[in-house]
Amino acid sequence: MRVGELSKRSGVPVPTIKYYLREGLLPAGVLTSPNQAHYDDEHLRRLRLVRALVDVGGLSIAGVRDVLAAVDTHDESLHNKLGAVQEAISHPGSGELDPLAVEDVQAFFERQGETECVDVTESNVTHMLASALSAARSVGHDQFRDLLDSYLEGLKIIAQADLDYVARHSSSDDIIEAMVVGTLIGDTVIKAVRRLAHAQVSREVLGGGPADPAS
Amino acid sequence: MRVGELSKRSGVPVPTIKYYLREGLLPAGVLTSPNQAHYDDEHLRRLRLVRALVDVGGLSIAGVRDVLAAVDTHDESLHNKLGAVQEAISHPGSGELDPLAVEDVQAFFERQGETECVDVTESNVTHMLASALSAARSVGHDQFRDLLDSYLEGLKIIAQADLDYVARHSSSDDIIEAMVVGTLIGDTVIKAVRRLAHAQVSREVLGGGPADPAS
DNA sequence: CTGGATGGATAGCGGCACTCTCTACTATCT
DNA sequence: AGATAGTAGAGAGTGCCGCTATCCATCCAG
Repeated sequence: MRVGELSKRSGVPVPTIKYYLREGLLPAGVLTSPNQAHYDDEHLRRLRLVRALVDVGGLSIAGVRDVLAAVDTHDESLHNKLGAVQEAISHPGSGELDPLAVEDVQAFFERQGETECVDVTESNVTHMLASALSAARSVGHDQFRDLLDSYLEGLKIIAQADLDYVARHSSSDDIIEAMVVGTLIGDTVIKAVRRLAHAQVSREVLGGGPADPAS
Repeated sequence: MRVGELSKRSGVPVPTIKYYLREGLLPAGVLTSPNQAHYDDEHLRRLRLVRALVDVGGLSIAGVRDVLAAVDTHDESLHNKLGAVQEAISHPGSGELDPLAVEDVQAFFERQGETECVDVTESNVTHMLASALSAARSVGHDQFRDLLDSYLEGLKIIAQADLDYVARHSSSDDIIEAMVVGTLIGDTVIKAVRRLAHAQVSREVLGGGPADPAS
């Protein structure tokens, strides 16, 4: 197919597709003439992935490029690749880290049987966690860390479901892509469902109002 | 205190504080002269809240204004106020909604005993959920909806912990603020912990590598 | 009295994600 | 064969957002 059809089938405007091509988010099509190229279903799939990363995952163009680079690497171990992807889809957070928050994270790791000393700033994920706890402290919620264990309890259930899903619905070829999509879309789904759960609890405790939070 | 000290204590540059004042994110200080104003700890607290919403919650300035407006309303019922805040901190997502995804959401509600017909597009929260499932479908993950029940199971534990936390650590005065902070910071914490759980699972299943995902 | 900070207001900047425009073609329809 | 529409590629332009810089008339501490 040519770029016009790619645009029609994906809903992405032609100039935007050209922009993504320039930015290296999409591989170039096969040139059949100096000004004619063919694109296939793989391009369409990749384009939809890009849109999902941007729209649902909230990633920047540069972030998408990082993720795709990790997805496309073939010579690393799967575990390392997953780690790289996770780093790419995790924003560390910008503020200063409260040392107490760092301690909270370390204590959390130790409670989980993590004996070796963890450098919190070494990974985007742990940095994100510490920076969130830091922010909580800065607005007066010193005890937020007490929630960590409960969160982990709930998230173990969720992570297990994620693993089963990936194992069931993806071959080893696209397991990385499934993890990316599942993680980012899952984040959004989790946000939404958590809000629904809050609304339900608030309705039970405070009464009144319909189930959905639009009033 | 004057603006310089407010800046020093919060780490926010003076021009930025002025900008927030202009945008109505911070209430004006008490003028003691035509060009002298005093700020108190309440301003500091509010400023830190704004930074937390921006940095950790990823809200835009306009979004912060909406949230603060909901936080500051005193004449509505607590339940409605919570709903308003939830709407303010939930981005609906931009793409087209797949009708099948809408059906998935409705089926989910029905499984949860929600008998009345829910208009998915009426609330940012349900719209967010539908749009995430939509995005999943568009990249070929039609079965993502199967995760919803497991997610809810995990999130019930988390929502319960959230409720206990709010009940324990906040008076009725700042219960709304606690919900906002807890929801947004909680979102980030949940993201991070879920990634840690994934890393742990991946390490167990795929072997190799250290616990933290930086490698 | 004086040097640095302040309130208030307006203008400017840098980054990002497109979007527009242009040229030189090519494909297709009639 | 001619008219019309589409295309690759590349640079410039656009609009928004979140600050940041500059200015001026004070004001206040030392």
